[in-house]
Formats: sequence, C-alpha cells, structure tokens
Amino acid sequence: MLPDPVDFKEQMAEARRNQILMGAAQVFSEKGFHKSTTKEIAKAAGVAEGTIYNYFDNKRDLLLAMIDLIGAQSLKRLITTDPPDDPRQLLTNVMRDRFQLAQEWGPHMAPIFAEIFNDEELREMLYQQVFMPVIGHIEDHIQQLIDAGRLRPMDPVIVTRAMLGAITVNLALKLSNLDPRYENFSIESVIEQLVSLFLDGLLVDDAKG
Amino acid sequence: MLPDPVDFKEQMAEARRNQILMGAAQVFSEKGFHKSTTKEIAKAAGVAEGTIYNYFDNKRDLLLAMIDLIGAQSLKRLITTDPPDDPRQLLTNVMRDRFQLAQEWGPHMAPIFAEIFNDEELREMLYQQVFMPVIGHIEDHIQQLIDAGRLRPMDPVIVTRAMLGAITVNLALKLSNLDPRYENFSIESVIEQLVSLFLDGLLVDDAKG
Amino acid sequence: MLPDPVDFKEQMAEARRNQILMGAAQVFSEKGFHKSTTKEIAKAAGVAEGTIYNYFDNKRDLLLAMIDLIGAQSLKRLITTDPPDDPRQLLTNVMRDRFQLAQEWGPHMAPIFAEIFNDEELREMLYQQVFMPVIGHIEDHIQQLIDAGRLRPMDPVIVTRAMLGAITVNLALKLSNLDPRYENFSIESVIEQLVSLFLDGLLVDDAKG
Amino acid sequence: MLPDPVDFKEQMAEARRNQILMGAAQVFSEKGFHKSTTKEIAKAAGVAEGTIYNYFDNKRDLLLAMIDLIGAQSLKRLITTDPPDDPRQLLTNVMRDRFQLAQEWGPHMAPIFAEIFNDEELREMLYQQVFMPVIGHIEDHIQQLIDAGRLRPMDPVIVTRAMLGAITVNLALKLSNLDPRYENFSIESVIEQLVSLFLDGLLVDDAKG
DNA sequence: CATGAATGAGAATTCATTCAT
DNA sequence: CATGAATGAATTCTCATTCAT
Repeated sequence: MLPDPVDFKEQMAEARRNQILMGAAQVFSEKGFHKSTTKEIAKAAGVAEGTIYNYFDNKRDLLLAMIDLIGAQSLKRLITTDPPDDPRQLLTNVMRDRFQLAQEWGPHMAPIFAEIFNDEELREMLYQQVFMPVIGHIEDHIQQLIDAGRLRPMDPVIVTRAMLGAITVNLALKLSNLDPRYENFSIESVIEQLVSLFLDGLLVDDAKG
Repeated sequence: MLPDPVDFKEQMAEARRNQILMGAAQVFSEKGFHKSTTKEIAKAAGVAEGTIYNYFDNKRDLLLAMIDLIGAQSLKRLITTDPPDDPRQLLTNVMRDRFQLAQEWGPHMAPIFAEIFNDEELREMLYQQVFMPVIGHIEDHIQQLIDAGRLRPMDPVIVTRAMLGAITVNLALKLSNLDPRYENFSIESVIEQLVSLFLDGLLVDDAKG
Repeated sequence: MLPDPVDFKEQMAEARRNQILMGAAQVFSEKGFHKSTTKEIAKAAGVAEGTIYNYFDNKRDLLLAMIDLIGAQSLKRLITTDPPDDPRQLLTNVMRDRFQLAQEWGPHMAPIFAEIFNDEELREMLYQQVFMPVIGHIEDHIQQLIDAGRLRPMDPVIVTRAMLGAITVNLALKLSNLDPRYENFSIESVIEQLVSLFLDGLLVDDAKG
Repeated sequence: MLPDPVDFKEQMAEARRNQILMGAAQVFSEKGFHKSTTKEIAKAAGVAEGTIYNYFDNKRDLLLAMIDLIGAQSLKRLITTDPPDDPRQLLTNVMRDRFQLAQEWGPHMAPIFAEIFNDEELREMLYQQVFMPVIGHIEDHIQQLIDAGRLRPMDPVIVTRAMLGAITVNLALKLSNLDPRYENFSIESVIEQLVSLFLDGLLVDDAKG
C-alpha cells in the first residue's frame, strides 16, 4: 500500500514545527525570551527565519506553544503515576517527581516564568494548562486522604499551593548557586525534610493536641 | 552657620536620584521592564531623558537600584519587628508581614522578578540584598525556638524557604484572578491555614509519633 | 478526427493563464497592487502560488497582462460602435460608452492607474494599448466631422484628450463620495452638460462670432 | 534683546521637519512611494533614519505632510490672482497658472497621485486640501460670470472639473513623451485651443442657437 | 548638571520567488 | 505542469544611549 500523502505531509509539518520549537526552547533558555532573536532561533532550529512564520504567528507564539508542549509532557507523566495509599509515600513520590520534572524542564520553563509577569494571557495559560492539571491530581489525592481520615481536614487548594511553592523555592536554590548552604543538602534529604515538614509540622509532638 | 554646600549638593543629587528611581518604579510596575522606555521613565520622573544617565549607567541599572531600595525598605521594616515567644504567634506575624509587604511592594517587585530569570547578577543581588536579610531573621528565630525545644529539630534553611514559597504562591493566587476559588478565602484564613499547616502538619494527631 | 493534442494543450494553457489573470484582477482591485500578495492571488485564482510563475514572469507581469486584456476588451467594444452622423449624438454615445466602460472596468483599472505614476513602461503600454486604440477612433470621427464642416477646425488630438480628461474627472467624482454635490447629478445629466459644454461652449451665443 | 529660546527651538524643529520633507519629496518623486525606503529618505534629507520618526509618525505620514505643503503652496499662489473681467482672459490665466503649477509641482505630485488609488484618506485629503481650495475659486468666478450674463447657465461644478481634467490630461501628455504629436504643440497653443474649446465649443457658429 | 534632538544598530515580520517532489 | 514549503533579502520602526548647547 502506498503511504498516504496527506498523512505524510502532516507528519512532516508536525516534525518541522517541533524542530522550530526545539530551536526556540534552546535559545530562549540560554538567553531569555527578549534577548533571543528570531535569527538565532532560526539558526538553532536549522531553518530560515521566514520558515518560523510558516508555523507560528509570531515570536510570542513560540512561547505559547512551549507551554502547550510542557503541559502535555508533565500531564502525560502524572497520569501514569498511581496514588499510593500511604500519605508519606504519596508526598515523597510527588516531590521526587516534581524535582525530576524541574530538572528536566526547568531550563525551558525559566523564560516562560519570566514572561508571566508581563503577559496576562501567558499567565493564565500556564496556570490552566500546566499547573492545574498537575496540581489538580494532587489536590484530589489529598482530598481522598482527608475523607479517609488519614489527613487533617484542611483546604487542599491552599495546601497544594503551599507545597508547590515550598518545593519550587527549595528546588530553585538547590539547582542554582545562590545559596552555598544548599551544597550540603542532597536532593533526597531536601525531599525528606519537606515531606516531614508538611506531614508532621514544626511543633514538637507534646505541644500538639 | 551657612549650610555646607557639599552636603547640599549631595542631598540634591540623592533626591534627584530617588526622583528618577520612583519614576522608573512606577513605569516598570505598569508596563514591565522591557516595555518601559527611558522616555516614559523620564516623563514619569519629571526629568529629561539624558538626566537619567547622569545618575544611572543604563536602564538595567535602574532595576538594580530598585533592588537596593526595596531591600533597604523591607529590612528596615523587619528590624523593628521583635520576635514573640510563641511559635504560632511568630509565624502568624511573619506571614501577615509578608502578605502586607507583598501587597505594598508586589507591583514594584514584579518587573524585577521577571528579570531574575534572565539575569544572573540580578538574581544574586535580589537574593543577597532582599531575600537573605529578610529570611535570615526568621531563620534565626526558628533556630532559637528549636534550640529552646519548642520546635522540632529541622533545618531552618529549608524550612524558611518552604515557608517563603508557600506564602508567595498562595499570595500570588489570592491577589491575582487566576484561580476563582481563592475568592472564597480571606487573607486571614489563608494565613491561619498556612500557620497550622507548618506547625501542626497534615497528619492526624494519632498518626504521629 | 482526433483533437489536435497541441491545440488542446495550448487552449488549456490559455485557460489557465486567464484563470490566474482573473484572480489577480480581483485581488488587485480589492487591495491594490502592492497590498496584494501572490498567495492571495493564487488562492483567488484557485491555483498554487508556484503555478503563477509558470505563466507569468513575476507579479508585475500580471499587471502588464491585465493591460493587454483590458485593451483588447475596450477595443472590441469600440469597433462595434458605428459613428452617427450627428455630432451631438456622437459625443453623447461616446460619453455614455466611456461612463459604462468606467463603471465596468474602473475597479480593475484603479490598481493599474496607481502604478503608471511609478512605472514608465506600464505608462507607455497603457497609453498605446488602451488609450490610443480607443481614442484614435474618436479622433478620426471628429476629424471627419471637421472635414465635413460640421465642427470647427480644431486639433482633434487636443480635443479628444480634453474630452477624455473632462469625462474621467467628472466620472471619478460621480462614482466616488469625494464631493457630496455630485449626488444631485444623474449620470445622464452630467453627460448632457459635458456634451453641451464641448459642443456649444460656455459663452452666451451673442458673444460669439 | 536675547532671542527667545522657545521660538528658536520651534524654528529649528520646523526647519528640520521641512528638511526631511524635502528629502522625502525628492526620493518619492524619483522612485515612487513604495520603492522609496526610509533609509534613502534619511540619506537624501541628510539625517539619520530615526530622526524621521521624531517628526513624522510613519512613512505614510510624509505623504500626508506633502499634501499639506502642496495645498498651502497652490492656495497661496491662487489667492494673489485677481479675477479678470473677460472670461477669455480668466480662463487663459487659470490655465497658464495650472500649467506652471504642474510643471513645478508635478514631480512631487506623482507619488501622491499614485497612492490616492490605494488610500481613501489620502484621496479625501488631496481633494479637500488641494483640489477644492484651488478649484473653488474658479467655480466662484465662473458663477459670477454666469450671474452677470456673460456665460451660459451651466453647473460650475461640472464645468470646472471638466476643465481640470482637460488641462491635466493635455498637460501630462505635453510634459511626457507618451504621444510624439505633442511635440508639435507649444504650451501656449494648447492653452489657446483649450480656452477656445471651452468658451466657443466645437460646433460651427451657424449650427448653434 | 539638565536638556532633548539626533543617532543608528537592531529586531520582528513580510512576501516574491524558487525548486524539490 | 502543479504544488506549496522554504527561503532570506528587504523594510519599517523602536529605543537606549550620546552629546552639543
């Protein structure tokens, strides 16, 4: 059977689109969005400058497309994760996963993060397409554990955002060179501390209840 | 006695510098760093474009100076806060303070935050001059409470960063319109939940120990 | 007898050429020459962009070809018009015809007119291939009427150009919305006035001779 | 007395604006609007490219400003012309004046004429700011002569547009090389013929009335 | 020091044209 | 011949920075 020429074309187009997107991701993560020129992106992607515009409306569109891509990636990964029964295990898994995701995608996320402060639409997109899908799952798991009486009745929305923030900041400091003290911590020990912090709290036991 | 002409001059210069900085802060917070033009900044500050360059090397320098300014401000505020003995009170105070600081300075911080993803020097400056002074205090307080046996022995570095992240993300969502569910939470209730989360942990009491 | 394959091919080519030309004419008249893209022309003509270049050297060539086409059309129309004996009838006919031609072809001529100010070759082509054939006939008729003693001995070249200009400007104003006073004039009344103007002149009768 | 620095600045600005406008006029008339680049205009005006944009919003704005300029010029000229009593003298004067104006300004008008086919706003501007002021005067004179019984009662609107068209086409052909027969006519003879045509009409005298 | 006009490097985007399939 | 993706030269416009007054 002959290959379907339409399918072939579509696949070529998809491939070319990704090729450009990868070039953009690379240049963006190296120099940030504003300092990246379309000329550089084209070069990094191995296409002519004009070709970019056969697949994307404008430079900003590349950023939006990157969000879609990252959203799809992080969602795909999360769906396969099945929730363990033990809260400690759940949190540990989640944090490990976030750390890994961040290590892989962090460089690509940085230029996006930078722009969310300037671009409302981007901000909403990122929240809806990347954050919510990822965090929604965890929200659900936590709610289930609360319903099962294994966790205290707290608002999962606030709790998950707190966890996200806690992980992100610690992670950023661990992966950057901003604070030399982080060199003493292994990723695993940071995770362990965070899990303990969120599950057991700071208070000594006999101060509770 | 006649006023010292040197001092006078210096004070004038200082005033002019601040005048420009305020103009820049205003325009930056309205339009972000990249979309702000020096012409707009000059207009907002009530000076000519060229005058900016008598006090600052370049546009980016304005951002660096803003960090100094904000660092000084938030430090000044923190120093006057004396640490309560009760951990719950301490955390509540800290969070209330952070929330207030964020509401006041958030708009001025946004354009800076945006740039830290692209600018290593800025990143370090922000961390050293704004984050560290502010967070260092809390670190100390927590360490003291741990030493006093009132808090469990955890690493204050990780804990404070976790708290900072938790507050920041919840705050950002509370102050933005990204997640409609935050409309149901008052700021006080968010603070209360976060304090409880960090002190008591998520686990039900009989699961601990 | 089998159809001649060469003729068939030629006819196909001719048809395709016209198809493209019609697409170009449509897009040009809607958006003008410079704002029309070859992509749009291709779409309007129902062919691929590349196909245009199998029949025309470049975009400008489409404009030249349109002149040929319009020249042929307006010539074809004129030839069938036989000259009446009465000067008043002749002029009325000519003007009616010009008005009709303009209404029909005006939109297609506009983008060409625009370019004649920039493009010498186009200018000459238009004059030779469209104006001269059309106006030459009228020149001849007027010369005949002069020779017959029915019109005063004037230079038909100047007279016909004067008439052409007079008609064109009045027509353009009648068909556009530039001058609201033209709404009061019917096309027929404009023609009538122009005919009277050119035949009888402005002077009152007893001032003549 | 010291020169007023405000006035001085304003005059400098005015001069610079004109300098740029002259550069634009020159380049536009040589290459047409679309083929003229801002780089060339800047060079012709003896300024940097960016300087153009300190005085004009965009390239098209240069064209609009040229219309203002030409409008002012041709109006200034017309106002000083006082209407002679004799119709023949009036028309002759008007035509001579138009011919001269065209010879002087024609090259600068060509790129504008070209654009009126693409640009509605330009079209209206040209009609209101250049045509109407100039032609309105002639309209008035003709109306006065009609009221005085020296010209036949015809609509001055149609008549003046007819005259304008007649002059323009003949002039364009006289000044260009499109029709070699125009080399035989002197400008004066063309004017004479046109005046006679419009005043006396084409008909032989005994065919009138 | 203040001014703001002048500068010109630089950047995003468009589009006529080519050419491999 | 038809196609349309790829090309990259060309263009308008912006804006941080300089410097003569």
